[in-house]
Amino acid sequence: MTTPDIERDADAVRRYIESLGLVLSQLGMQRMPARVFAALMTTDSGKLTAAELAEQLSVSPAAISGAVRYLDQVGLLVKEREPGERRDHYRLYDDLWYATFLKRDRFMIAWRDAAQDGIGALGADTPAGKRLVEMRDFLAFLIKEIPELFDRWHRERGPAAS
Amino acid sequence: MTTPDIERDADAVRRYIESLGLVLSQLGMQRMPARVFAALMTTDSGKLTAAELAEQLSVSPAAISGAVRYLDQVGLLVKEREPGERRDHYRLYDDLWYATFLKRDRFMIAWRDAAQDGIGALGADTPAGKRLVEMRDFLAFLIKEIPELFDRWHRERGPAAS
DNA sequence: CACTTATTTCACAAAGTTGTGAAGTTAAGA
DNA sequence: TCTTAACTTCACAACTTTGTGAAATAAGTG
Repeated sequence: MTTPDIERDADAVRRYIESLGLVLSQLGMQRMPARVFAALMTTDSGKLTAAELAEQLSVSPAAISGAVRYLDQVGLLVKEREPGERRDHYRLYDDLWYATFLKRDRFMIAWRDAAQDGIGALGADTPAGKRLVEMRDFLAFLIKEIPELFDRWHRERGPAAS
Repeated sequence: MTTPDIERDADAVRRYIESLGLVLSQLGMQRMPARVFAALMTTDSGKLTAAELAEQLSVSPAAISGAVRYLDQVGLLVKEREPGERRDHYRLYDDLWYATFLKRDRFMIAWRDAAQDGIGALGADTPAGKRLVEMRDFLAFLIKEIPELFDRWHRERGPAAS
């Protein structure tokens, strides 16, 4: 068992997990990963086992297996096992937000490359081609700016944080 | 009929529309809106009628109707009709990227508010609460920075653009 | 005002997702 | 090596989403 959470209204927390999960799934994250993420966010220790997640979310272990695999791939979560333990603990990345951005980055690169392909197919001198050039340039701009944005966040947040 | 596109390899263009549509749907846009968006992007005039879209994408007018309603709500497209015309023309917004960002903004505000709710439910002084405070602050930071990022884009892109 | 053409809405069918139970696999402990 | 507990995989069922055809609505024209 993990360290218990500080005393709290269990029912209110459960409702909150669902509402956060809902918002995240509206943002494009799949439902189950969103709920797992929400459950981990609201746990004091920041880590839970598959069994704990399954119980808290009232789903089968199979569903947890799929969700954590996704969150792991996307880089939002790590799988940990203490030596001599049989169960994995799933933990949110400490520097959560960096991971989120790395993921966005991958998508944007795919999008920019798709724009580039279109310029090849249509010719940069046609009206449609020019529109694609603008799309590509904007995406390239974002890909360049996002790391700087992240630096600014770390600076602005200052020494107060971990 | 709309002004015809500059001579091009029709088949290559059609394949490209599908590939761009695929990338966008992987980015979270629904399939049909993604394909309509791609078709408009690759058209010289930047506008098409519902019938033209239906033909080019090989789908029924009903599907177009749903897709353009979505794109309109999201602010990616305008519906236009010339005086004395019977058919609508759907046109991409000139300042496409601004629209995209406005939409993201809405989602981020929802996310930040969800974080705020969680702080209320868990208490800002618990470990879980602190994690939510960080999430809220980061989102607030983004919501503040994004308009500035957009200004920077317009400046950097300079006088070369429309 | 009637006719014609374009668009939207609706109920339904097809397709795709998502979660389940059960079987299979891996690894710890004796 | 054998036993047992945890995790993963797979086929399937429930559910959602998405696009279709047909009917209804709206708009232009004679």
